[in-house]
Amino acid sequence: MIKPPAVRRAELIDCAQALFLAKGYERTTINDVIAATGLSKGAFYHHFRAKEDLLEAIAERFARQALANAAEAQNDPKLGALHRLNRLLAMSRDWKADNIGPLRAMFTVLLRPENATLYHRIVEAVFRGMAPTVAAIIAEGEREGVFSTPDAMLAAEALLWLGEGRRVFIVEAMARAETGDVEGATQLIMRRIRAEEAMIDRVLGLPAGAIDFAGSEAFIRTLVEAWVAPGRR
Amino acid sequence: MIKPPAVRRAELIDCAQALFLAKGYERTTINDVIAATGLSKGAFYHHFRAKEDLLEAIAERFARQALANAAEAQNDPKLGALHRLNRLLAMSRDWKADNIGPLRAMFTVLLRPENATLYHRIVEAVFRGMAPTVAAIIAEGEREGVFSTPDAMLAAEALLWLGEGRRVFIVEAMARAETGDVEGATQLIMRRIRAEEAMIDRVLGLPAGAIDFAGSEAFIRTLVEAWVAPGRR
DNA sequence: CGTAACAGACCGGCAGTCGGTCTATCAAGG
DNA sequence: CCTTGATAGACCGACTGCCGGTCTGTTACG
Repeated sequence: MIKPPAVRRAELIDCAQALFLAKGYERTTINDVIAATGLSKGAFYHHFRAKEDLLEAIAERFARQALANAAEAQNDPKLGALHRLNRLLAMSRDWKADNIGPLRAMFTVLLRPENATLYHRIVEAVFRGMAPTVAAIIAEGEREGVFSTPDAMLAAEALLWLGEGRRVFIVEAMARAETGDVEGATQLIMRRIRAEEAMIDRVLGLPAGAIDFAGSEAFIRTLVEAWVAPGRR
Repeated sequence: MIKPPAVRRAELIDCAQALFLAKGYERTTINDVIAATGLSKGAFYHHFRAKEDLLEAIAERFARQALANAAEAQNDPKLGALHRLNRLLAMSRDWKADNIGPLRAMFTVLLRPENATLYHRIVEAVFRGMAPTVAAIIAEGEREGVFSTPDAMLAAEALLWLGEGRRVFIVEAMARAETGDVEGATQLIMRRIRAEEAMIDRVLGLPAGAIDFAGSEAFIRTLVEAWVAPGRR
């Protein structure tokens, strides 16, 4: 019955995350969580000081995963900054493609209004973790003379924020895709992403087309198809 | 005792806002609100369907004020788009200067972690209201051949988002100002705003220096001084 | 006299507490 | 090497105070 604290903590976080996503943070009770784990109230409050600690823990875990993912792109400092930045974007893109199923489940739920709190926590945690990494790449690019920005940190924030602002489009595109209009959805996303790329090119002082968020149009189309038909694989 | 619904509603919203800012949304109870207004539970639930409605109402009111402010800058379509955009920014700036006292009180409280929910609601509501207005100006600028952006709406979002991202800097600058380093705080903010201006210039395809967020450095310094010495006037 | 504004007792349910139990670990004594 | 006793910390679950929301009135206005 008794397990080491780290394991129990992870169990509780897992269960809580599933429940928060299913029912929303506010509407999930501690009793739900402990019922799902089979633990007692006392056990829960032995590992967490309050319900809110669960939010913190979940957000932190997300940020760690995102950061670990990003760190791999950082690990080869021989590459140029532009190459590394594009590689970072490519990795994030490929990761999305590989995890499209869980991501879909997660986001359709996370974007519901009742999960705004959880969502913002996660976004903020990821932001805090990623911004310095991206800013470092940009700053190095400036040292290389490849990038030229008014302010590296600001540019990094802008780049990250685009992903955040994109979610409104994704929602609309997916709604369209689900009516069968895969092509329309793909075009909607492509137009948005191309605009984002152009904006970042300008912000970083790059020639048009240097930044590659999207990969190919075919890739995006595949993503949309995978999203809309999750059972298929 | 009995008052017209609009008045009572406003009273309740006023009280709730004050309490939310003082104690945070979660920690303010309906009983607190009705105690402050001298009304009963029944009266409250006669005017609002739920506690959450108060958040909605407060955010909406903020957004309306911001929008009303912005609309004035719109009302002269004879002016060029760049002029109108700069005027919009100038108005927002002057409004801040005129209301520095209440704004200070509001923001020092709104940025505390326990008010994240309220804060995000307000930001979102203002965003939704302002983005189309700004986008319209930008789109017109493109028609005039003055601006050139990958996407007007995206550019508008970027412009608005900068204000949101700025808050971290404001917090740091104000902390510095309160230690007596008004000059350092001013410089911190100026550097950030100049960088923002440069970014927007690039995003809108303008020559450097076309956009004017800050006004003069002296103006910013005055703002910082007014912030740090709120009693003075 | 009907309708809308208001009153306030009441309810179910929630987060968090508290006294207590159980178990793993380990040290000292046999 | 085994037993025993003690300590820490993992775990238990009844309990409490309070909060959001409801419901049955009561009052004032048109």
